[in-house]
Amino acid sequence: METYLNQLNEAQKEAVLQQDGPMIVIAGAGSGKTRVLTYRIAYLMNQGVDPFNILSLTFTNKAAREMKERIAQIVGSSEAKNLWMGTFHSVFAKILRIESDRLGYPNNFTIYDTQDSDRLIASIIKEMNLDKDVYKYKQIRSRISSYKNNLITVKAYFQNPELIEADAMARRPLMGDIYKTYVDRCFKAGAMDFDDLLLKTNELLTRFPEVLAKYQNRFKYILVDEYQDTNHSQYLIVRALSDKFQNICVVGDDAQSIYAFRGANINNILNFQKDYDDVKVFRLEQNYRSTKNIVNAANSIIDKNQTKLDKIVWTANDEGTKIQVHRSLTDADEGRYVANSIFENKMNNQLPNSDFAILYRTNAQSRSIEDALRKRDIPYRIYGGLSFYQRKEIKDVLSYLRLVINPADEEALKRVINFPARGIGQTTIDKLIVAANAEDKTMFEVMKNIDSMPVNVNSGTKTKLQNFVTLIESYQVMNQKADVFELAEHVTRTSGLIKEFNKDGTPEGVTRMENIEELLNGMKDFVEGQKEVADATGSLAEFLEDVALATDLDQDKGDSDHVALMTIHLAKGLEFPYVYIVGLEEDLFPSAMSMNTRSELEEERRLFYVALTRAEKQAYLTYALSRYRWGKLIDSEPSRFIEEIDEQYLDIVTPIEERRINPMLSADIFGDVEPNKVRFKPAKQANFKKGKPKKEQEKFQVSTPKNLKPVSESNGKANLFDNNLAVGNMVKHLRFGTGEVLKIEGSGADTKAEIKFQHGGTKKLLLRFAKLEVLS
DNA sequence: GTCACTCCCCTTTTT
DNA sequence: GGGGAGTGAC
Repeated sequence: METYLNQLNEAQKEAVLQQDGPMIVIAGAGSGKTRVLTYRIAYLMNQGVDPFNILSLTFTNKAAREMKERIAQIVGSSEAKNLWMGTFHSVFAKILRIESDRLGYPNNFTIYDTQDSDRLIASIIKEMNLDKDVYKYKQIRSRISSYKNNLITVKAYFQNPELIEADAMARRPLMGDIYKTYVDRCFKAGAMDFDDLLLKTNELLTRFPEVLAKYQNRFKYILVDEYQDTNHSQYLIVRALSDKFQNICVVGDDAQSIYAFRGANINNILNFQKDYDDVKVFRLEQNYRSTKNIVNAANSIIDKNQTKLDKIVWTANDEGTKIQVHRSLTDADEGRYVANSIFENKMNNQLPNSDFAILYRTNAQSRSIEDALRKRDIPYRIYGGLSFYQRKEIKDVLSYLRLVINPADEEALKRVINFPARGIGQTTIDKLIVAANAEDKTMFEVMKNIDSMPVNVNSGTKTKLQNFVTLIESYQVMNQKADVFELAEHVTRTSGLIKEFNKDGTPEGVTRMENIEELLNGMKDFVEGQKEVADATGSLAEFLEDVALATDLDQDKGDSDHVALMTIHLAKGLEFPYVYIVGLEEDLFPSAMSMNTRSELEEERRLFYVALTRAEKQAYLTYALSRYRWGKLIDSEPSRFIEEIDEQYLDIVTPIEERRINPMLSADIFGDVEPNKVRFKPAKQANFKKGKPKKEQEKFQVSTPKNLKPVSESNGKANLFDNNLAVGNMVKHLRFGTGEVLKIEGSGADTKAEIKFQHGGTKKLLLRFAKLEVLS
């Protein structure tokens, strides 16, 4: 232990050695907070604290696993085994299974993922005959989610006139009824959604003092990582559990709070010192990860935020190279630049692919990057996006297995009752739902007792329903003695899934089969691996829970050398020698949907801070002047975040070859500049959008050619789509030159024009973004 | 009841 | 440009 302590700096050591009482560790990016957490837990155990009494909540299961391994190296694996470590969701799912009967849930409850919730809500909206354009299921789901995260139960909702009023004002007066139906249906299906795992834990701890006491006594020491990203529901759980011993250690960085959109409350960390008495505060301010250039550049950005704790991040590392800023014409060019740059870096410095990460704001941006990497033969892996377990064929297999564990699971049932097709159509399913609601039974129970149920179906359909029931029941029997792998293998064969995916021989079918094979392999690993875990049973129920709460990052076995592609959100906590942050454009990053308030914009800025501080050696910022979005080409402007970085840390580059391949890019567009380097003039003032139209505050706007009047208007609202652009008009575009309008479609902000350019081919442009001048 | 075609929405981020 | 839901013909 001594040797380990000697590896720490003073601030880190103090945080590790502070054993009892409430404490907060404010840890700057790259300041070794994982190391502090790890050693702190090892130190506690070394001081005689039973690992059974330590609860450590992390942000991903992968982080928990890695930390556990490191602790095991210090104190031995038999000890580390007994630690309670994991995400909020996975730890409390386990506790809820133990205590489920108190809440009226079966212990084999299903965990609904977002898609399950969406489908159920859409189904409810349809059953209620509501207008789906007013009641959009995604909006309803996120509304329900925020109720739950703020502990507003259905009952609390109906007692809160303000909420009811707010929903009525939003033209959704039946919001409360949908909420109630949704909750009832989940309960009947023996299902909890992600938010329920926290909400029900709160309910459990509030309603049953003896349960609270049990877990308070159990978790004598509680550690919470990434505390800045906890929501209200999580906050209350931590408060309740730590109330008796007050041995609570939270670690976080307010500058890296990026999950407000899903209910995270930055005030949890900002107010921690008010929540407990005698809070010890530790600040980890020395960054061990990045160069001086990167640390200072990141500091210069986060300085622009008003809401923050006092903290000065510094580093003793080398100066390093400046951050490269690169402009491209299109998203495809951007991809090529990134791929070329990675290729060159690899060649010049003999680096593995895993030294590189490409980070973006939205998942949709990965495509153009992928294309370029593929052409360059650079191996890559995309994290996030549609995760493995969300793929159709995987969810199909899992749905059969979910039914084995919990036949009440309505969403799983609806998914596979007629897939592969067995002649049970929508009409029949609708009848079953009606009967199930009327008789207060589950759909499965209705099917099972179809003869005594008020369901008007013909005898042929009846037989089909009974056959399906028998099929699932035969799987349940098999589950008594077979392991997860054996059962799943049997299910894929006998359900007809394999036949279904094999029948057409299309490439998609082949991919699906491969995915199913991969799933089966994963199950085999699971069966083998479970023997090493302390509280594991290796059961199907446990497998399904792991799967439901797994993140894409958890999937990574680290067995191949590849460039990592992921959203910035997913990159939190990770580090890479070389980091490319792409798509730094207004409306994309910061996102157009997050620029309405200061706090939204500050969160985007923190997101940018997180992105930049992932880099150890070198960071690259790229943006494109136009990009395909929604299948349409739109013009874009450089992100304000580029200019917010202190200029001394930047190296703004425009490669000469870009201008060669593109005759449209003549000098008069970019102004008179040196052939190889263009220095932008940073705008004088920071610009918040104070209701001003976008076009008025162009910052990096390239110098406008004298003969081309930009479309920006001064009357405060005009954009081109307000003008009378007609088919047949000749127009001039800043880069594509002169062209003829062939077609106009859409309306308002969505108006698009199809234009045949004399040199650039035919393009569809969103008028909202395109800078067009009408010539005739 | 099934299949093929059309239309619409989508893109902010995730446990 | 793509996926999912809805619609209409068989």
